[in-house]
Amino acid sequence: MRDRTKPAGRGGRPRKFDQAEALTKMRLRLWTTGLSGASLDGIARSASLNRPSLAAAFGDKDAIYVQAAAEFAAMMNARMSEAIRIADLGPALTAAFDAAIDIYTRDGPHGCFMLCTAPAEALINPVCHTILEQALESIDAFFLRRLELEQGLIATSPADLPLLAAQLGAMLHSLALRARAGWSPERLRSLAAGTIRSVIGQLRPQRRQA
Amino acid sequence: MRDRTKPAGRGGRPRKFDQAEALTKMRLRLWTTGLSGASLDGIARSASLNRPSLAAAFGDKDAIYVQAAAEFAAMMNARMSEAIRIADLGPALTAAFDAAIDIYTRDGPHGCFMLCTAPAEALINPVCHTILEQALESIDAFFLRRLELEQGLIATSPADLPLLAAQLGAMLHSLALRARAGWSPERLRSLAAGTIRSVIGQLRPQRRQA
DNA sequence: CTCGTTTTATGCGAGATTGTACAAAACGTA
DNA sequence: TACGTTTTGTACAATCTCGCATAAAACGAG
Repeated sequence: MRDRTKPAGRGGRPRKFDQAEALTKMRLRLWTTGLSGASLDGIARSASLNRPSLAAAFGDKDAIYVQAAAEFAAMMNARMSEAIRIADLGPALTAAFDAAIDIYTRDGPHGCFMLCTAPAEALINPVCHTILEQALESIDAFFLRRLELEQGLIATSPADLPLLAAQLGAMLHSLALRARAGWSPERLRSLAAGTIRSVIGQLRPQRRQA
Repeated sequence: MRDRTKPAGRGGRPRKFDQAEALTKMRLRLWTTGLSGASLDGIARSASLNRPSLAAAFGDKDAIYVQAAAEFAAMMNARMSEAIRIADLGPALTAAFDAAIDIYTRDGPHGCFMLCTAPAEALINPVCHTILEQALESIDAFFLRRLELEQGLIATSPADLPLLAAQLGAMLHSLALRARAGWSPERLRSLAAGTIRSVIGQLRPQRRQA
């Protein structure tokens, strides 16, 4: 699945387009229309290149989709990882959700690329299935890593941390869908804040099963 | 957008198919493939009728999708409403989630019809946008109605109930996506149980913002 | 300047998709 | 039995989709 181009060749006509820039434009297109909702013609037009060039540089539609998803995931991961570095857990989670919400709503009500476009075809397209699976897994892992940094400061059994991480992940999933439906950043932030308070509350000693 | 058929006519050749039965088969198809992933040919074949009959009885693809979504929503609402009637909040919520998880996983890892197929095209297809919007709204409203029955038994400010309902809704959204990725019912149930415990915990008096 | 290499751009052809027209079939009514 | 009505099934045309073939363009190397 590597690039079908041969950049090592000695001579050859130079590219007219920037590979990364073209991918970014195609990502926006696929993000908006979904995989089946986009045609190769439309994808090519959105990146201002013709189909043969598109196929030579990026492969078929599935391959383009995979690369677009990977770019989105990397961007998402970079911004959320940066945000969650804050020492205090509450502000860290808030910053992470803020980053996600910003991506989900900044240039249109797009929601999450993976969570909003992959599920529709996950049952019939292995590529979509894999992308969905990895998105879910990496989100849970992201929050779990951060919660584990609180070990020693908290009174919660470590065994419960994956459940708490999954709760944060669930809220992120929900924000992705609600953003896609057009919810405002403010509304999304208030939802996130509720879950953050709830999770932090559960990190403190309290009687369960009253 | 009503039926294109004219059942009031006096005579006429009788239908060879059952309308409701055909719609159920088409719903399963659209549930599996998504809207753009299905062709009218495939939809017609899945219901064992030809395209002209399909068009006459149900309209175009968008119209079929709307009717399939409505059928799914009605089925979903019936089962969850039945489950949540239990007097105790905890068991009621558990039963409601169990019902959803059963639908999401029973005959294949389908997840939620609306939450998994509508988002992909919500930005380019008003029909999908509306269906997504209504699904999100009705889920939140469903949980909120149940929480409001607890008024008087609880020590939480009524103003917080919509936030708690949205947390339950968020977990349902997440279950829909995770089921689509192939998660087992057992795993999904344990996630739901965590959120239920959390929400019930927040309904009891406790110091917030320690 | 010539040759080999790589990209560009146009365009063709096979297949899929969708709406609809048409005739035949199956019913109720007179 | 004749007629109007509605559904059925085939078929056709217009469009979309996609892979690929082909020629021209742009570059480096010798």
